[in-house]
Amino acid sequence: MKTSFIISKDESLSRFVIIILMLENQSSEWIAALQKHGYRMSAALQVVVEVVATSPRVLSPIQAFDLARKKNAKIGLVTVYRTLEKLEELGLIQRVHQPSGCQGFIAANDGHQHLLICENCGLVEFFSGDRLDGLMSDVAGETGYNITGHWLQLFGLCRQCQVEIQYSNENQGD
Amino acid sequence: MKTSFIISKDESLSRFVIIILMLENQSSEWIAALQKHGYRMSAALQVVVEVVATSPRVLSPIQAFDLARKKNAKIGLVTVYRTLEKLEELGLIQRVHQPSGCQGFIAANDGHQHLLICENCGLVEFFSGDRLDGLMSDVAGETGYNITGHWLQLFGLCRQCQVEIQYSNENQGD
DNA sequence: CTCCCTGCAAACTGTTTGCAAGTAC
DNA sequence: GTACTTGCAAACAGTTTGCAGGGAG
Repeated sequence: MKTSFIISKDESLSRFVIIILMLENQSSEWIAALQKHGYRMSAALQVVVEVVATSPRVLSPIQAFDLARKKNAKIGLVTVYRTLEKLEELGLIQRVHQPSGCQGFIAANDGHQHLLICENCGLVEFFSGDRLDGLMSDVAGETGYNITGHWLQLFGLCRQCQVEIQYSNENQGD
Repeated sequence: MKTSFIISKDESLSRFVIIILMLENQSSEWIAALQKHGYRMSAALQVVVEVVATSPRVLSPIQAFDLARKKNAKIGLVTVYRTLEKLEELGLIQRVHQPSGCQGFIAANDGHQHLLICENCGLVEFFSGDRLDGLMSDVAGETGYNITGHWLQLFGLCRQCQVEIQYSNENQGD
């Protein structure tokens, strides 16, 4: 991992290095967790884990497969499915439900967090502090339900997609 | 529709009659809406609409098919799919996403409403007043996203399923 | 050296499409 | 009578399973 030797005084570059290290770290943690649970380590598994662990965007199995193929041409789609299954079993990834479909996965964040998803590119931000307790107890009282969980997700456009869409509208006059 | 002639002074019975009328009414409204949009009326369509319009529970296509078959043995699964497509197009039903799968549909309620779903039987209650505006503008400010929509769903056990599950636990000592 | 993991092929499930016959308008 | 709708069968897409060979431990 040569990136860990890069030393820079340029602020933007050092921030970049920190991000790289963080993502590499997440991959190794996942690999360690898989080994701890008795799974053997292979090149295929490693590549898929790296792709999924470092993606800031929601990935469908087929998207993960395509990205993994760019790094290692011999990977099969079945291996991607089996790896996603293992990662989900260990709680390292979570399935993402969207109006456009429910095949996506994203690295799971610790604690009870909600998702903000870019409808255009799938970029995900996590947030917490939903302040729903009052609402939930009101609804429980009114309906008699025993409420055991909730889903909260926000949808929108990330900064970059706002710019890109505005630009393409200006240039195509649509 | 003979139920519309029932007159009762028993409070619980008259409440029951009102419910029946409301559900029948919803079916006719849907049929009227479909005709207004140029769709022809057939026995098959009518049965599927009735099943979906009157169900207080989330129905998957295959569940709707089974219920429709009980009323009319000649219905095909393809017709159920095509009818659901029409109803969704007109905004009369909405797709329901659950941890257990995303094939379900429920009659759509007017206005911006959220769902409370029984994880055991699929019974749905609607509620509104999510008080999320503050959270959404906070998150928008922190992330730079242009937030355009949100999903909020609560999961739990309805009154009846709580009783049933408690009963079965007591009797099976699990 | 053992047994798990991979990749291929095939099976499977849920959904959509093509088409001939039936039916609403 | 015209043209939309239906139900069957087949096609399709996404996912899972069976199995023989290769590789991790």
